[in-house]
Amino acid sequence: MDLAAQIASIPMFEGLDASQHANLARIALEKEFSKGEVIFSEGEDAAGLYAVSIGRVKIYKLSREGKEQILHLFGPGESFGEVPVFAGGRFPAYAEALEPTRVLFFPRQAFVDLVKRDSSLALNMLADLSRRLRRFTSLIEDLSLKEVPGRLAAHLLYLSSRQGESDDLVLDLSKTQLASLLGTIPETLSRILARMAREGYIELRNNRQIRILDRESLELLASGETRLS
Amino acid sequence: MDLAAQIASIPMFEGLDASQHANLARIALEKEFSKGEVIFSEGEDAAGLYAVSIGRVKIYKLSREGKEQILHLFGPGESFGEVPVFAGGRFPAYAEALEPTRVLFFPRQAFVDLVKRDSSLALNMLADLSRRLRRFTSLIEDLSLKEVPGRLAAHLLYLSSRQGESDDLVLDLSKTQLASLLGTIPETLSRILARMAREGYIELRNNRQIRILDRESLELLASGETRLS
DNA sequence: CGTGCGCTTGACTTTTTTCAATAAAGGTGG
DNA sequence: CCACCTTTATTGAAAAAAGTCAAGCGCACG
Repeated sequence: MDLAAQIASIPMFEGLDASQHANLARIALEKEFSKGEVIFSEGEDAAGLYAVSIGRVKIYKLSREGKEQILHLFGPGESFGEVPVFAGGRFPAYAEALEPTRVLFFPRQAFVDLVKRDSSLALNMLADLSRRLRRFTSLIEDLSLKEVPGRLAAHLLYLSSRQGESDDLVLDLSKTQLASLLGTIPETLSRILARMAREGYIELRNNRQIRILDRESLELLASGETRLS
Repeated sequence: MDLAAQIASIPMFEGLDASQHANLARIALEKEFSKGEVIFSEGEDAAGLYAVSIGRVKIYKLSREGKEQILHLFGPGESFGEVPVFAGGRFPAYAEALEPTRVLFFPRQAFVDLVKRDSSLALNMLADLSRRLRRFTSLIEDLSLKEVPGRLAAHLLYLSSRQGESDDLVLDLSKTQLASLLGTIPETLSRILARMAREGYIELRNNRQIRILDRESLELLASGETRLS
């Protein structure tokens, strides 16, 4: 697939005409990262924004002691690194490839110029950032208002909804990474999965596969109406 | 102050010309809320966005048991309720007046039309949402990577920076509200303030006034390099 | 085939919350 | 301006949740 075609397939760039796709293609650079490679670091000067072509990228924060909080996971068609492009300054977090990944890079000034000239692109970006704010709102809610079993239950149900409402889930992250996404540590996650299994809510099939046995109870947990004995 | 002048003084609308301010003034409605009054509720259909003229507004989430997490505090010149305007759907949180408050309300469709026609307004909005994402990033970081003493220390230093780097701080929130902002409960906040005072980091002058005695130690706490004995 | 990393589990500590009682503050109407 | 009453703040004791440390297992990958 050539650059312009790749660009046309990115949701953020929907509704632009071919010449604008061509303009974007002219300023875009392709970059490749291998698994575990850092794409940018917190505090780094932001030269532009990124869109995933192939692979997956995690955006995360690190505490001084090395504990990690995942903020986002982005896959093909999703963009990241917009914040400093529009707000100025530096990257507020780290970005790292979770697997071999190819991204498109759009230099800041050229991109801003394009947004200036194209109001539908601007509205796409506004919608994009708004959706991201909404997801952050719900992450903040989860972190401060729910305890880990509730967050985990919500995540399992989310996975199920993304996998066709199936009761057989496949984790797309290691348990360590999942713990980081849920704002906890692997030991705690492990214990809570074991408790959920003991209570008959789920069945641990193997490292990466979980079967939902009692969806209602998970929903009650996720909404905070119940707690895990 | 008339509507157009009020609108011209809102940072989000900087860089627009007088005719655009007039357009905005034409679609804007003034609304008043008394202290404690709810401006909108989570899940409500979003009819437009708001900007504070006078007063203060808190944006917050509620857990099922009634625990509150404050997401934002907005004062004069600041806007809120943008997310559903651009992302569609409903308000993701509650908004409530902290004091007698006057706001401007901009109906959704009319506002979007204006953004479409004016790329500098669009860029202002993009910068605004980006800054908000950055603040959320740091709230998430705090909630999941720091414990309460660190969050409190960071907040005290933030207050100090907002009050001219003075060591004499005036809380602009009740302790209950401050606890909600920090993602904890009043009892815990009270205990940690008492501990900080016992350790000589601060002096509790009265309900709303705190003096910083040991700024360095607070900075170490806030950055997670130290913990409170 | 071995080494390492990720996962699990146990025992323990720390942090935070819960519940309850009291004290202080703030606002209101007399 | 004061007395009253409601709301807010503090403190203690106990419980719960999560994190730390350490050991052991297993699977995966080189």
